[in-house]
Order: sequence, then structure tokens, then C-alpha cells
Amino acid sequence: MDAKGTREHIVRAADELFYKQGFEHTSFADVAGAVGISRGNFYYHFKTKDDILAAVIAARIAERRRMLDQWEAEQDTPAGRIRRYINIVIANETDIEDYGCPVGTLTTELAKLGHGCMDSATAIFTLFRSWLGEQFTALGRADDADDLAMHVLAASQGIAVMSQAYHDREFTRREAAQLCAWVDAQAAKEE
Amino acid sequence: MDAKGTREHIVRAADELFYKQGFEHTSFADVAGAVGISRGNFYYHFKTKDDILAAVIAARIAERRRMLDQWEAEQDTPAGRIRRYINIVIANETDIEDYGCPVGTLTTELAKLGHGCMDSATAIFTLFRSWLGEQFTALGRADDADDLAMHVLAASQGIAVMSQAYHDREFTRREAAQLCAWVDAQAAKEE
DNA sequence: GTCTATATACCGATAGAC
DNA sequence: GTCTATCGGTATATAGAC
Repeated sequence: MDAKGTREHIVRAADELFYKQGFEHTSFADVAGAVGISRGNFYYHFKTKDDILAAVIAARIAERRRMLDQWEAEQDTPAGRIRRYINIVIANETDIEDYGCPVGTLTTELAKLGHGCMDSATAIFTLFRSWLGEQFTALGRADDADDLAMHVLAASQGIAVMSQAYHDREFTRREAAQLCAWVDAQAAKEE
Repeated sequence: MDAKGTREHIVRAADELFYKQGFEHTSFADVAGAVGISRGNFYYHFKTKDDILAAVIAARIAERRRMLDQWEAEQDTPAGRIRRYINIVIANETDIEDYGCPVGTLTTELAKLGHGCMDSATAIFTLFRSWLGEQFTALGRADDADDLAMHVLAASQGIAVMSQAYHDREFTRREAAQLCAWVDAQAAKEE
């Protein structure tokens, strides 16, 4: 296989394992096994484990950006787009119950490790934060758009944490519905 | 020193290190260094690392129970007690910015590790959940007391995650104040 | 570009002297 | 009850054959 293909394969496998097992708990042997290459071959593509993490974070940012573009095309209204974001916790219910939010759990882990990639991980949050802010601005809430965006982010993270702790789908759906209703109430304040 | 004293010293040091560095990232050498004993001496008091974790979780539960009792004595009204809980995110601002919520980050880590102590860690959440439920019941909301308790837990966890990501104290205070106002609004529905 | 073999370090855990 | 010394396993990372 060509270098680019193998590299991408490594990033994809590492992405999933970092999410499901955590960054530190995932060894090169784990990733190599998932990709189907030897441990030694690893270092042709990445010098260190931190380099793989950086590549994974970059890939996540690119993927989320594509996702946001798609949502913007699919949903006609700002409120609909925000609700689409909130519904991640239901669409990815099973994964979130088992492994939490990919963004939240990564920042939490990297913060404790004092890892240099912490800021890059936070940038994934910022991507959503800015996008949500734009939607609230379009909703006529330019003055406190960022505050409202942060509120949605925080509420979603809270749902993800409790979902992981209790595996209670009724809770998840109830909270998501409440948050969506809150969004619509914010839209009503527009006039 | 006597066995009990050393054991307690170990649990206290492990508690702090597990919180600040994470469970897996903390080695016996780290804890031994913090306590001031040799690595070998460890195994006189605990057979395995998992045993230390179990002891740390048990200690956290006992400590939180004492804390809830104290809040119940200090605060006269159910709403005041719930607000006291919410204000943890402000009282422990600095630690939460750096290391997140001790309960939320532990359950998140143990879930990813597939660790057997996951249920014990969730029990710390349940302690707060039940207590908050009692307060909402006293507030005249017996029918959905547990739902409301879960909402407060989720909101607090969300604040903690975003606080760790952005270190934004204005955000933390704003969200805490909003949640407190929400509690008071729930109380108003009592009649 | 991928492999095997290996260097080096640290991990959790054990054995035995004191 | 605490220590030193050490075992076996695994981690990241490297060297060199193919």
C-alpha cells in the first residue's frame, strides 16, 4: 500500500481506539493490530505517539467541519441547525453511553495528562462554539450569541457524562427535548 | 507509624493524585513519593492498585455524605440546599478548571478502561442524585423529583467540562447563576 | 514501505532481610 | 511495618534486513 493510504488507515484506527479506550490506555500494539501492520512500521509514518494524536485531532476537526457544512445545507433554519447539533446525543446514543462524547472525554483526559495537544483538542469545541454562535446570531441574538452557544455546549456535555454514568436513554431523550424547546424559546425572543 | 495511619495516608495521597493525574496515569511510585514510603511497603496495605481505587472511592463516598449532612444543617430550605450543591462549581473553581469534576472525570475514565470499579464510582453520583431528589420532593415536586435531580447533575457536569476546556470563570458563574434561578423557578411551581 | 529483532525504561507485583 | 532488590510484562522507540 502507498504511504498516504497506510497513514490514513493508522489515523482512522487510532481515532477510534483513542475514543473507545482513551489516549493513554491505547498502545501502539493496539493500533498496529487494528491496522494489520507491525509495530516497527509505525515509525515510518509517525515519529511519536503525540504525532499520531495531533493527526487524529486534525482529522476530527476536518470531519466535524464537513459535518457542520452538511447540517447547514440540510437544515433551513438556524433553530433547526442548533436542534440538529443537540440531537447528536440521541443519534450517537450507543457510543456515548459506552465511551462518552469524543470531544469532551478527550479534552478531559489531555487536561489531566498536562498534554501539549490540549489546545488543539479544545479547538474542536471552538469549531462547534463558533458555528452555534453564528446560528444564534442568525436567530437575532447577536448580543449574547456566544453565551447561548456555550450554554448549548455545556448542556450537551452534561447529558453525555450522565448518559455514560447511567445508560438511561429516557433521560437522554428527555434532556435533549428540553434543550431543543429552550432553543425554540430563544428564537421566540427574536422579535 | 501504625498500619491504619499509613493506610489512610496512602488513600488520601492516591485520592488527590487519581483526581489530578487520572487513575491510570498515576503510578505506585507517584503515590509512594507523595506519602514518603517505599514502593514495596505499599503491598503491605493494599494487594493491588484496584484495591487502592476501591478504597479511594469508598473514602470519597464517606466524605461526600458528611458534606451533604453539613449542607443540610447549614441550609434551611430545600432550594437553598440545591443552590449550595450548584455552587460547588464556583467554590472549587480553580481545581475544576485544572482537573474537572472529581466524580465525572473518574466515571469517564473508568468507563473507557472497562474497569470493574465503574459501578462504585457511579454510586457517588447516585449519592448526590438521591439527595437532590429529596430536596426537590421537599420542594413539592415529588412526581418528577428524580428527573429534576438528574437535570441538576447533568447541568453541573456540563459546566465542569466546559470550565476545564476554556478556564472561563465568567461562563462558570453565569451558568451557575442561571441554574440557581431555574431551581427557584421550580420552587415557585410548588403551589 | 514493511518487516523482525532489540534497546531502554517503567509498570504492577513479589520475596525476603531487618 | 518498612525496607531493598528483583521478577515478569509491557510500553515507546530504534536499528537494520529485505
